[in-house]
Amino acid sequence: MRQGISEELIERILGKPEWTIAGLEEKFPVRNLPEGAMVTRFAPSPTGFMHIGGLYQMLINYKMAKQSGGVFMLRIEDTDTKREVGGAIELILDTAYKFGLMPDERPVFDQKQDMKIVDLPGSKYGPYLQSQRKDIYHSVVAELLAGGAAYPCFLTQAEMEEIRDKQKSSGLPTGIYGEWAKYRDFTEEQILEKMKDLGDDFKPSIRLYSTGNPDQKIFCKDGARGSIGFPENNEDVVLIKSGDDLPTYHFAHLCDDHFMRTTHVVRGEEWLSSLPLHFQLFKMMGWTPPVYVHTSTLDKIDSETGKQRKLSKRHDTEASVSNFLEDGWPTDAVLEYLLNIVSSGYEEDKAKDKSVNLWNYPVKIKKIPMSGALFDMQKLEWWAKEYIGKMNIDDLTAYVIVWGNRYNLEWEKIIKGKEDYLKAMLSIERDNPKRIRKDFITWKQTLSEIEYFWDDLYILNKEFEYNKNVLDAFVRGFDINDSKDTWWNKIIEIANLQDVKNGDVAMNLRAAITGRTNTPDLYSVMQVMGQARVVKRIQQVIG
RNA sequence: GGUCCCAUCAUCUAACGGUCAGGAUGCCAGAUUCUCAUUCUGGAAAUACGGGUUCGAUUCCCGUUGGGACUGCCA
Repeated sequence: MRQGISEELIERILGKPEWTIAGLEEKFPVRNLPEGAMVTRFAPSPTGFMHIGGLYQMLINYKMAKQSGGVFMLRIEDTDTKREVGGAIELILDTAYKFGLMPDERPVFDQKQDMKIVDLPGSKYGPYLQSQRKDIYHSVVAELLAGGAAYPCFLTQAEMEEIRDKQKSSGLPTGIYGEWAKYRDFTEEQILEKMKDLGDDFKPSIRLYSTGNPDQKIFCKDGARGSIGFPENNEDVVLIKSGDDLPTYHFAHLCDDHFMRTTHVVRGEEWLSSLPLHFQLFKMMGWTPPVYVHTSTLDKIDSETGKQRKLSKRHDTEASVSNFLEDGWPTDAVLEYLLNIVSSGYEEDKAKDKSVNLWNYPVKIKKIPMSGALFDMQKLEWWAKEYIGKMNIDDLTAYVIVWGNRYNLEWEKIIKGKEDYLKAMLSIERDNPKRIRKDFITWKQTLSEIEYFWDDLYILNKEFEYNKNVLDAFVRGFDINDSKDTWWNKIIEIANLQDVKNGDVAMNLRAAITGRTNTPDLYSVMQVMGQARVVKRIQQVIG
């Protein structure tokens, strides 16, 4: 430990601290929750679109809180003002809403206050935006400064780059530690002098005065992986960034998850290597660390290298949640796919027991997979087909309409006043629960699957070689009121008379009325289309 | 380079140290009085490699190889 710096100097650097740590402890008391209740959080940075890996994190945290009778929070990690993207917070909230994973405690936009971001009423451990928590970070760091556990650092960007280059060329670990930490042991007088040189506007960064020894091992517990040994951290990591007064992730995590009383931190594997630092930080404060669980990544095969790698928020736009929404994937199906990755028994248990569903199936910490999973679109499609196949027709119709109105400009015009016709199209081959057709995957694809029913979207098939005699014979005898047997007998009769196969007659009719060679049951299709439309389309083909 | 994580069919995975290594998706074949989709039946398909420990190893240990993450005043 070094000698602490004086109150006056701290005040000059950071301003007067608003709280004492003891005061914060009182302000954010330990939560009064039943035994075993977990307090979890989803803590994204608002840097653009939501990505499928984020949704995965959100699901796990949501479930762990809910299944244990705990609290699920949303905390926005907006400490990197350079990378912040407008609208990102709205998007995060919107995603939570659409997927049914709304956090209990979260920021909201206050319409009465010009859309200012405030805490949701009842959310007592906020603010939930890190940019609004400066006073908390400053209050904690002030005590560290006073106790000598942290110090102001005047290293410039250029100096740090130089240090990194030197370290790299001599094969040393990079970072500011030991002898490289030039300001680590600056006395109060030296600091004062340096500040005088730099001018009063200059804000130094605040670094941890690390006492870790990398020759020693520190064992850190991960809820799923067990105990992991690391060399102790000796880097004087930045706690408060220079210039903008905001904390780094590590320091914000320490203060936030302590004072928000988070019990379980579930986060991506990319955080595993900072685990020893985080344990060190909690230990230094004398605080109990949360239970950490590091989830494996969601991967893809890189099209350039052919190798498996983490799905990237920056490069893989197909992994964007808004893409899934725009394409009309049923949100529950996406979640079921994700749940089955994190709780692998889900699919099997659900098949055996009908009462098992997405919302009541638990996530077990110890069973969270540790190896990276390839994101499998085909399996997702299967979940979607199953999901839509089990929906009742009214819900299905409603979902398709809602999606169409939101994402397909042409749609509203077409559907208006014809909801019953749409419902009839969607109803085809849905009456027998054991034989429900499963070719609907997304709302978008569902619409295109049944396009030919709409007169405006029907496309005459000019490639097909029609047998006009057959078509003519059919139209003459066609009666929409025929039973399926009568209808089929007429087709057989035509086939016999024209000396063609039954299937040929059917295929001629199919091509004529739908423009396609693959459709569901022809009788049902005709029943939905109605007498006039069927006749009109066939006559159009005959010419 | 350093630190750490991971390793069962193509994919997601199951298997108190004793199973013919199980399931699901995908794929292939057959059946289901018109195509497609369903549904049903069947099929091919895996413990990365090498050492230990043990009567016995997918399981425990070590090494190798492979893959991944981190190595930023980004989170």
